[in-house]
Amino acid sequence: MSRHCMSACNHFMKPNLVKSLSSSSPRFSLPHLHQFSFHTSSKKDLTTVTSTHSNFIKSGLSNDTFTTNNLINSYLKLLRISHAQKLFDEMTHRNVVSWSLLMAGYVSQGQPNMALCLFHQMQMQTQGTLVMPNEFTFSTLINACSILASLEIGRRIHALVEVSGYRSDLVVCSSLIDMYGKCNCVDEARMVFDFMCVRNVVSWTSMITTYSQNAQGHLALELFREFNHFRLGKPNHFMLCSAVSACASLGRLGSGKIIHGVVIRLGHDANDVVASALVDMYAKCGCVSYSEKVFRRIPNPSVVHYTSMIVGAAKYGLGTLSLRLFQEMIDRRIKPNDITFVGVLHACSHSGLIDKGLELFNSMNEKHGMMPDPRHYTCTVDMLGRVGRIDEAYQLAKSVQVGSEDDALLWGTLLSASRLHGRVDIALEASNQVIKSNQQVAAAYVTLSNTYALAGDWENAHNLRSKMKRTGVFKEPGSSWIEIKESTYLFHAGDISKCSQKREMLNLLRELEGRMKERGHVGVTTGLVFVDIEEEAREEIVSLHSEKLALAFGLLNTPKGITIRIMKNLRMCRDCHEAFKLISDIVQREFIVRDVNRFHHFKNGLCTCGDFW
DNA sequence: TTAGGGTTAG
Repeated sequence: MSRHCMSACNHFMKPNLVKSLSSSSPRFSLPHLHQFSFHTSSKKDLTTVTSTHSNFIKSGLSNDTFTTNNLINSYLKLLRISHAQKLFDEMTHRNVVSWSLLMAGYVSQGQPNMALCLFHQMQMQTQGTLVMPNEFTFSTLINACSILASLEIGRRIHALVEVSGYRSDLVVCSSLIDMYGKCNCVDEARMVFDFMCVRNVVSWTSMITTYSQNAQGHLALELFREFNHFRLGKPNHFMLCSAVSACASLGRLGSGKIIHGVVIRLGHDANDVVASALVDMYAKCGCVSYSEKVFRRIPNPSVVHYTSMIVGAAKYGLGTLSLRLFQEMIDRRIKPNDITFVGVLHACSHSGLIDKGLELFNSMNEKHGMMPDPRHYTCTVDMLGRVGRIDEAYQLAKSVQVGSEDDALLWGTLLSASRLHGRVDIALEASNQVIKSNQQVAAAYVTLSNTYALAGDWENAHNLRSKMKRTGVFKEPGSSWIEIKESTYLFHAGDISKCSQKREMLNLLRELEGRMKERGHVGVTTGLVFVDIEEEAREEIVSLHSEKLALAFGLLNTPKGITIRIMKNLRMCRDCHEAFKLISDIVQREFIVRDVNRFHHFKNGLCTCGDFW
C-alpha cells in the first residue's frame, strides 16, 4: 500500500470515526463519508483520490450518491473524465448533481457534444424517477451550445429554461447572452440582457463582449461607459479586456489609452489576457511602438502575446520585425500555433519576403508538425500573387481542397492578384471558382469586371455589369471614415453631401485634383470607376476621386500619427497613392494609412513598407 | 457536491 493510501486509511480509521462507524447504522455513518469525500475533493493527487475511491468500495458504502458525486468531481478536477464516467455508469442513484457534474466535465475538456448527449440520456432515463435539470444543468448545456455555436439547440434549451422557471437566474442568463453572442445573434442576446431583473459584472461583460465580438464595438464601448457612469460595479479584467478589444476593432486610440489607464489603476496590467488585448489594440490603432512597449513588459509572453505582436507588426508593414519576433519565440521554445503562421506568412506577403515566406510555409509540416490549413494556403497564394507569380499561385490554389467559405477566400485572393497583374485568364477562372462557392459573389463580379476594364476589354466589363443588374447581384458601395480627435467623419463612395466641412473640403479637393492633373495621373482614374463604384458616369468618377481625397483631407487637421481606416471595398489605386503622396508633400510629415489588412506608413511621400509602389 | 464572462487570423 502506498504512503498516500496509508495516509488516507489512517485518516479514515481515526478513533472518533471508528467509534461512530461501529456504533451507528450505515445511515448514520454518511455524514462522515461526506466529510471524507469533501476532504479528498480538494486534493489534486490522483493517488489520493484513487485510494479514497478504493476505501469507499471496501467500506461497502459506495452506493451513496453524495459521496460518489464528490469522487466524480475529484476525478474531473484531475482531468480523468474516463474515471468519472465509469463511476457515473456504476451509480445506482444518479441525481441532478451527478448529471450536471459530468456534463460540465465534458464541456471543460472540450467535448461539448458529449454534454448534450448526456442531457439527452438524462431526459430518457428510465432508472427511478426522472431527474429534472436545474440552473447548473442549464448553464452547462448553454455553455456547450456556445462552444459549438449551435443556435438551434441553444434556442431549444432557452425554451426549456423559460418553462422550467430559471429565466431569472443570473448565471443562466449570462450564459444565454454569451451563447447568443457566439452564435452572432446580438439582438437575442440583448433581449435576454434587457429582461434580466438583476445584473452583475459578468452579465454586463457578456453583453459588452457580444457587441465587441460581433463588429459592434461602438455599442460595446457605449455599454462599458454606461456601466461605469452609473457606478454599477468595478470593471474587472474580463470586462476591461472586452473594452480594449472593442477599441482595437474601431481603431480608437484615444479610448484605448483611457481604458489602458483604468487597467493600470485597477491593477489588471499584469493579467496576461489583458496585456495581449492591449498589444493588439495599440497595433490596430497604428501604434506598434506602444504595442512593443506593452509586449516587452510581459514577463513570460505566451504564444498569443507573440502572435498579437507578430500580426501587429505585419499589418504595419514591418515584416522583418515580425520575422525577428517569430525567431525569438522559437528560440524561447514557445510553440507557434496556426494563427502565428497566418501572421508570419502575412508579414512575408506584405513585405515582399517571398523566399522566406515559402520557407516558412514548407517548414510548418517539416519542422513544426503542423499541417497548413486553407488560411495558410491563402496567405501563400497572396504572397505569390502580389509579386506577379500568378501561375505558381494558381497551381497552389488548384492543389488545395477546401470548403466553400475558404474557397471564396482562396480564389478571391487569386482573383485580386490576377486583376493587379492584368491576368484576365486566371481572373476568369478564379472568379468562376468564387461564384461556384456562393460566397462573395458580388465582389467577384466587380473584380472580374475591373480586370476586363483594366485590360481595355470594355465590352466584357459592361456585359458583366449588365448581368449583375439583371440578376440582382448588388455590391455594397464602400465607405471610409476618419477619426479626428473625438469626431468620426464617414464618407460614402461618391457622396460627401453630408460632410459638415463640405465647402472647405471641395475647395481643397479642387486644388489637389488640379495638382494631380499637372502630374498627369487623372487618366488612370477610369480603372478606379470599376473598382469602387457601381455607376460609370463621369460625374461620379470625379466625386469618387474627391471622396478619396476627402479622406486625405483629414490629415491636414490631424496630429502626427493619425490613422485613416479604409474599408474592405475601397481599394487603393495609384491615383489615391499619389493623392496621399501630394498631401504628404504639403503637410511635410509622416502619416499612416490603414486599410482593411494592414498599415501603410508614409514618410516624405513614400510608403515605407513598399506596398503601394 | 455541480454552472456564467476576456486576448492573437487572410
